[in-house]
Amino acid sequence: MAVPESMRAIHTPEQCKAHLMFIGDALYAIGGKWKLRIIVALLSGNKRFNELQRLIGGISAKVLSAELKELEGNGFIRRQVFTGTPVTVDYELTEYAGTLTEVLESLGRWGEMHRQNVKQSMKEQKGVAV
Amino acid sequence: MAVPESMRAIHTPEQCKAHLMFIGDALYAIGGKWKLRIIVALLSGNKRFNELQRLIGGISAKVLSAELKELEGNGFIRRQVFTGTPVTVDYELTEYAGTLTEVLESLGRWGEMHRQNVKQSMKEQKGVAV
DNA sequence: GTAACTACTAACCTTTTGTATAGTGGTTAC
DNA sequence: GTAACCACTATACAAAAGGTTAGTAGTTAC
Repeated sequence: MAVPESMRAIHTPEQCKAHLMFIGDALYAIGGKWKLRIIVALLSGNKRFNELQRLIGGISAKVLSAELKELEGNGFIRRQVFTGTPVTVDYELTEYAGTLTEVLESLGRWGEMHRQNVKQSMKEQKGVAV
Repeated sequence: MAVPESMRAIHTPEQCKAHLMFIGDALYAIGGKWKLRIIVALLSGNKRFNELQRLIGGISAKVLSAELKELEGNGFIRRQVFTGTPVTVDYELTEYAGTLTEVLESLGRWGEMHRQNVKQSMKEQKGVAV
């Protein structure tokens, strides 16, 4: 048995189908390369367009613009325009984005652990002959 | 303040960059449309290729095959061949896949809540004139 | 004898995603 | 006076992801 019993026990065939459906729903809303990163970037405070682009890194203006519109449409972020010279726009998380706290934390923790693991196995590959 | 303080408080600029990196690492390993679904499908027990394809739904043989190879290469699943007529192959989760329990549970819970929310707002749209 | 099952793979095509470059129109810094 | 910043948008193109169809080689069920 490769997987802990606690993990397997919750999965009758019906629960499995339900779980698959829910995971599918979640991925539909927040899947893709950028949506979660944008939300994480906004956790440390509201940001302007160019600030976001610099902080996230590797995202083009076109894609960032499209993702922000989608996130706004789905109620995860709010767009605020400040009239002035120059006009500035900032993006802030909504309360609904707050429901993602648990997901972001568990995914972040897992990513951290995974990074350690990858680093470790790279060390071992160097030390031991293949 | 749109987001709960508890969520925001952990994010100094450095923590934000680290969190972004970890989320990036996680998405690199288990991002995409299918990887998490395949893992969820295997939680209820080992499955053969065609069983997986039917259970997950909407995935082509080509893509399933490619994803299974990647998941095997990254240590999330194990491929077992049973010689016989016909030869059957089954896939099982490894212990490493077990480290995703928390992620899968929080994502599943969020997806369930999100589905309720979407259903609710669709009801409201029907009831109230636009 | 033909249809369905086993686990895929090859070839080709479409869709999605992303990049690069240039441009808007005005303001500020050197 | 020219370069940089603001927040994008348009256009054109490239790359990645995913879908469709057909086929392998053998076995079982009707």
